[in-house]
Parts: sequence; structure tokens; C-alpha cells
Amino acid sequence: MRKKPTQQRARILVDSLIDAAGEVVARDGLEALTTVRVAARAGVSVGSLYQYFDNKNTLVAALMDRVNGDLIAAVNRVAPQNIGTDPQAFARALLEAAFEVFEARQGLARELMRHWHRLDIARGLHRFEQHMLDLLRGYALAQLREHPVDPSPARAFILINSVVFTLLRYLSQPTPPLFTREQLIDELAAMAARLITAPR
Amino acid sequence: MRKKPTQQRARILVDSLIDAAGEVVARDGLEALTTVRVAARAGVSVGSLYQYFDNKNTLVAALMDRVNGDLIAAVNRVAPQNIGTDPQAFARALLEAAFEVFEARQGLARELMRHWHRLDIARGLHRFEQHMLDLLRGYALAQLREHPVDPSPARAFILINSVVFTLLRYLSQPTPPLFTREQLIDELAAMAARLITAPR
DNA sequence: CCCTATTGCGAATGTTTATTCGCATTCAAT
DNA sequence: ATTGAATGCGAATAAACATTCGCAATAGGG
Repeated sequence: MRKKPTQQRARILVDSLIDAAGEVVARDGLEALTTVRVAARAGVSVGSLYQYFDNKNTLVAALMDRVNGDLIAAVNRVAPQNIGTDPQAFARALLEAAFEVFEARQGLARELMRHWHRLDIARGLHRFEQHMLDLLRGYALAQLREHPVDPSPARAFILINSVVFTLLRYLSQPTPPLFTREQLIDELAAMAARLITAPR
Repeated sequence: MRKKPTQQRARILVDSLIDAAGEVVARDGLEALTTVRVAARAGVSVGSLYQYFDNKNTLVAALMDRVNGDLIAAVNRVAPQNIGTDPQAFARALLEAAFEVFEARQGLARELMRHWHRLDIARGLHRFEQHMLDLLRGYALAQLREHPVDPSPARAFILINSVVFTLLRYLSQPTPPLFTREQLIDELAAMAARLITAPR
């Protein structure tokens, strides 16, 4: 951020720019995100955008940060309530939460995640991955006796990426899918549970 | 393709354009693929490119077709030899084959697959998905007695996407990974086997 | 009320690229 | 050898955007 907003109106402006960016991405995709359009949608001028963001990527990064925050918040909300349940139920709860965030705001999170290879987005995904690893470790610790679980980096990596990208693909299908959302979640939860409880 | 090449030299030109496109993508990524650069690398002019491709996307689609063909060929080469083995060995063989293709040509297939959401690439991925579903059905049929397997669309979808995208992510990591390639393949093969043999 | 830092503006600039088109060259059939 | 079709050329065109910059408006402390 080139300059940090000190006045109230400036802070509002920055917020509304991020909001507008989210709206544009949700409606027409990340490719359609242009600085002029974002500014217009926020009801300000391009020049003002560059007052607070070094360049377009910084804006995208800020948007990603926000969406990532939503994702982590959603997961954090359900995890504590389910830390005492068996692995499949635990996985299911997290999955439902993630699913909801991916569908919220016309699929904003989904559209952003699609572009995980972009530098400004990759950081967010990595942070989310890290957070999920921590969560998994917490669960493993809580369930040491009842449901011994292996939170090795390899398994956590596989788990997170398998789930996230399968969800992404499912939600991005243009044609009506061959199976229901329920089926997908069931199978994914079962797979996750088997993965983390499988013997070494 | 605007016009189909009838003369020998034209067919060679088309081929060398696709080759060049692959080289550019492998070296500098899909973003760096410009028509002028491809033409230059192929030793021809942009005009000639447009003689045989309607637009840039058609060229990308042609490249994707070729890479997709490689992928399917690689899988077809190992599948018959392993159709009699247990699910984990079968999965492992296919995985190794896919891994190799993803690493070949400086990661050309990987770079293309990263952009699965692009229309010109999505078709290829979908065709590959379809092919893997067929393969899985063939395996299920061959192993009816020995290793009963469920090739339901939902499971096949999860299987393919989990494996492909986890591989992609693993191979795209900038930092040295926290676990070895062997570990990854082992875990993925085990996961795949558990997924398709799990009871309904 | 005054003054200066902050904020806001948006037309203009510069770059990057896909795509075209009129002309030149080569092929291959007769 | 002739000729029409196929091929090849690459400078020119046009559209899309990110980013800048000189100027205008506003805030809020003194």
C-alpha cells in the first residue's frame, strides 16, 4: 500500500475498493478485473485507487486476504464444536463450512482459488494450507486415545489439496453434475477420515 | 483451423508452430505465449500462424490436444500390464505414468493443466477425466471377483481430481517440499485404492 | 478563518498484443 | 513453360489496460 489512509474517508474508500473488486470478480471473473472498472464500481476514480495500492496485484492480494480470512473464520467456527467427534464427522463439518464459503458471494472464493498459481493469490492459499495443518494437529492431539490420527505433512498436504480442488472442480462444472452435492461431501469426508486414520 | 494445410510444407509449418508454442509455454509459462513469439520461434511469420489457426486460443487448444494425447498414451501403456494387479499397485502404476508426463518437457503438461479453467484447456482435462473413468470401469470389470471395485461417477471424479491437482500442487511448489516424491506417490496410491474399494 | 497536508480526480500516456491485409513467393497440375 | 491456387510475409492497425501526473477539493489543527 503506497500510503496508508489516515482520514476516515480514506479508510472507507480503501474498503469500498476491495468490496468493488470482489463484486467484479464474483460477477465476471478475475480476468475482467480492471482498475478503471473497480474504481468506477466503487464510485471513485482510478487515481484514488493508486493512492492506496501500489498496483493491481496489491489490490488482488488485499481481496484474497479478506476472502482467506472468511475461509479461516468459517473453519474456526465449526472446528471447536466438532473436535470431540470422530474423524469423519470432523471432516464433514469442516467440509460443509468450506463449501459454504466457496458458494458465498456468487462464488468469489472459488473464482479466486482457481488462480492459485498467481503470486498474489498463492500466499493466501499457502496460509490456508498452514492453518488447516495446525487444525489437524490440534485434532490429532485431542483424539490421541479415542481416534489416533496421523497429521504428517504429506497426508495433510494431500488431504487439503484433494478436498479443495475437488470442490473447486465440482463447483466450476458448467453442465449439471452427475452426482449430488451430498454425495460429494459424503465421499470426501469418508476419504479424508480414511486418509488420516490409515496406519502408516 | 482457418484452412487446412494440403501441402507438405504447410503441414510441417503447423507442426512446428505447435512445437514452438510448447517450448514457449514450457520455458516461460502460458502467460508469455504471444503469437509473434511463437511464430518467431517456429521460424515463420505471424501471418502464417493465422493462416492455419483462427486465433491464439485455437493454437493453445491444439497444443493441449497434443499434451493430452501424451497423457492418455502414457496411461494406456501401463494400464493393460497392470490390470491384473491389486488396486493399490494399479493406482501406483498409473500415478507413476502421470507423474512422468507432468515432469516431461520442462513441465509443459503441468503448466497447461494449471489453467484448467480456460476454455481451450478445459476440454482436454474433461477428455482425460472421461478416459480415466473408462479405464477405471475396465479395471472394475476385470477385477469383479478378486478385488471388487466401485467405479461410480462420484468416486471417479474425486479420485481423478484429487490425484491430478495434488500432483500439480506438489510439482509447482517453489520451496523444497517437506516430503519426498516417493512418499507422495505411496500415499496417493493408497488413498486411491481405499477410495475405490471402500464399501458403499 | 487560514493554511497545509491529505485526499481525490480522470484525461493522457505508453505499452503490450492479437489480428489483418495487400503483396511476394512457391507449388503442382496441365 | 504457364498459371491459378496455396503458402508465406511482416508492417500496420486497433483495442485493451495499467499507471501517471498536474490540478482541484477537502479536512482539521492552529
